[in-house]
Amino acid sequence: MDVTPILENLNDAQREAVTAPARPTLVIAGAGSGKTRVLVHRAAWLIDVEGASPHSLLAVTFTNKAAAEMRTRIEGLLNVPVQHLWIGTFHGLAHRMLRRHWREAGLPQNFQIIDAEDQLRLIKRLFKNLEIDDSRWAPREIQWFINAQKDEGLRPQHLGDEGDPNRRQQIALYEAYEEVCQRGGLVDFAELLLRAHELLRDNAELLEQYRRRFRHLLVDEFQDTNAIQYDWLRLLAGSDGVPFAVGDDDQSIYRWRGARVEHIHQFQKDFPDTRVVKLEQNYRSTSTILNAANAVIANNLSRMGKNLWTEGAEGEAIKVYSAYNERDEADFVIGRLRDWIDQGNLRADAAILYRSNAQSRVLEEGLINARIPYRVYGGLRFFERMEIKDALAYLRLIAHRDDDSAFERVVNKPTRGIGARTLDLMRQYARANACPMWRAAGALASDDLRGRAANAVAAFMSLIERLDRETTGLELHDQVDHVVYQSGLVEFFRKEKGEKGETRIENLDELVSAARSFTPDPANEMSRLDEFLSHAALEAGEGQADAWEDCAQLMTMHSAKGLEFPLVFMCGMEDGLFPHQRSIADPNGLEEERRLCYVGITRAMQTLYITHAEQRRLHGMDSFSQPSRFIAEIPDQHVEEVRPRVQVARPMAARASRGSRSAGAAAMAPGNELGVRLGQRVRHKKFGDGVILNCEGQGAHARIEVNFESAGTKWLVLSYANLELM
DNA sequence: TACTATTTAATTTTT
DNA sequence: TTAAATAGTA
Repeated sequence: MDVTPILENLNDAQREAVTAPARPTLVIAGAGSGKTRVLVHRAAWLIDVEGASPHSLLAVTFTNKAAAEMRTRIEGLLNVPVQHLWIGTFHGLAHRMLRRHWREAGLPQNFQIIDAEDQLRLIKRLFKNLEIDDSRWAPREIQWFINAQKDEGLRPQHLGDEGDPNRRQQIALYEAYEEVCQRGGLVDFAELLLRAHELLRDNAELLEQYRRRFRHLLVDEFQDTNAIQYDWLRLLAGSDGVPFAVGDDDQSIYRWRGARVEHIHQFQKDFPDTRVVKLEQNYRSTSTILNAANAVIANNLSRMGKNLWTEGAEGEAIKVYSAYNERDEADFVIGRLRDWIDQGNLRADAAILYRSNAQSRVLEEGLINARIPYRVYGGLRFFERMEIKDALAYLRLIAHRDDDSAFERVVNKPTRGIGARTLDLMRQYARANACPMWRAAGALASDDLRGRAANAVAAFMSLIERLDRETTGLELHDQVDHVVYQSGLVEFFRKEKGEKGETRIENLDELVSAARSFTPDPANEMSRLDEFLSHAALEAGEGQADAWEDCAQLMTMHSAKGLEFPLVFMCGMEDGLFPHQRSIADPNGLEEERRLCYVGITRAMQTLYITHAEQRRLHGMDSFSQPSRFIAEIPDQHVEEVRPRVQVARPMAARASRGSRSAGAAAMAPGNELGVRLGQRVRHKKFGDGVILNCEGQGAHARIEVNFESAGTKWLVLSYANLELM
């Protein structure tokens, strides 16, 4: 066996990981150290060299994109067909198991997957049914609560109210929610994982069967696993399975979503003879960028410890720009982006990163003015669009009459005279008889309702029945086409004014095309329609279809994870924004923000700009802020302060505002002839005596932070404060 | 039922 | 500021 293609171009650490003996292995892979590479080559090694059957492999990722990439790359490396390899997302694989063993899992054969929006609607409906005061109980909070419990593997019966009436209510709602889902055959994302876990846990035979089959478990982004995902893996591994997990504790940025880095440590406890391999050589960034990232992340206490290095060049210094406000910041970024483009570089090689989505606005305005094409990541994806979800709801109802979620969505869309009153009656009936809405509608239409309402309900029901009849036996895309047009949806959106309706109809046609090009899995027993619906729920699709123009890339630092760009701008680097105000007080939260910063820095390959604004319009109010503490954590030698091109240099201003480093030193207050110094004692008419802690800004905008003996710490605008020097 | 006024809150997101 | 959600009105 010639192992060259599998091992060539791997460094020592990578090779060690790829060829590791068949026992539990944990690969700590720094940013840009080739982790996907290791995973893919490991799979190839196992199959080609160790002689493992492709059948015995299970590779799991978090995103569809990562799964697709892994599949393609493994296929590229191997000569064996890998079509039936179990490569997929946690949710995708869990779903696969549940479809196979729906009976054991206690689900109806044609259970439907609901996404986060469906889930929220369902909870809101629940609130109405149970007459919950939603001024005291936000549906979102309950949704959060339910998902958090499921992520931890907890069912309502596992939860105690601890004498807290609030909690009791939450648990009661969780329970009611579960009932509704079970009745309608609905499964949310967290439920997919939880059910799949329980399926294995409670079926010894099944578990044994899967354990025997999947000897090798390859796990990507291991630091992002939540409790239930980890437990599922552990179950599957048993005592003989060989888990091979790749992750980076420094890039764990989803704790708020249930991810637990601690699993990296837990792994070593659960699998005592684990071999740990660290990948520390980075192939992406200049040493300047890498050293900066290392220095920042070194401030975190809870780490496994890892130091990235590169053989690459030192590269240019990281440019830090202190903008006057967010407009100035955008202008600066766009100016430098313009230069980049004018030098013949690809726009798509430049990324503008920010902490929160709202920040994209100013940047977008600037880009539009400068006529630079751009693409914003995040936002609505194809299968999440209203019209698409409407169409899917019709299809769902056709496939599964009990699906209340779908029923409620389309029962009066297009409007057919089924108003809130009628709907309320139906809900009441459904609740009283613990039956699906569909049955309630049938019962009411024939008995209690009269006149218009009864007719309307009957018409809706016969429409669904008719669509079902007319589309049985049709090809999937004809089925979709028929439903889209005959349901009245197209007609309905045609009436919508403006271009909106037009776009929606185009999207509906796009849905038909998607159905046409949908390739079902031949081994799948589901109906084509059910399979398509599951696919739509699990893969929401791309944001923009026409993503191929050369565009500057705008995204949050979260969504930048896993990507790399020659030129990166990190914007809005201010305390309060990044680290975000909501995380700043909590040490764990702050460490996660720092990891996010680490992720951001390590996206850059050659050039990194960091910008912050002294003044920023936030929630309609102008607020002042200090540069992010993370900026000060970058060693001086890697940083170059950038000054505005036209403006006269301002002495010491930026330095003074660079955080802790300069805090002790005496510094000139910017633009102030009085020569205010840090540490200087001052007197204020109202606040009394105090000491200057910090200063920033210039001219009329110069501000200082004063710690008053009696009034506490305050930021004051120098030109208004009328301070008396002591 | 549809449009308009008012209120409220304001990270990060994949499945 | 602004977006979304709700309440109120025609």
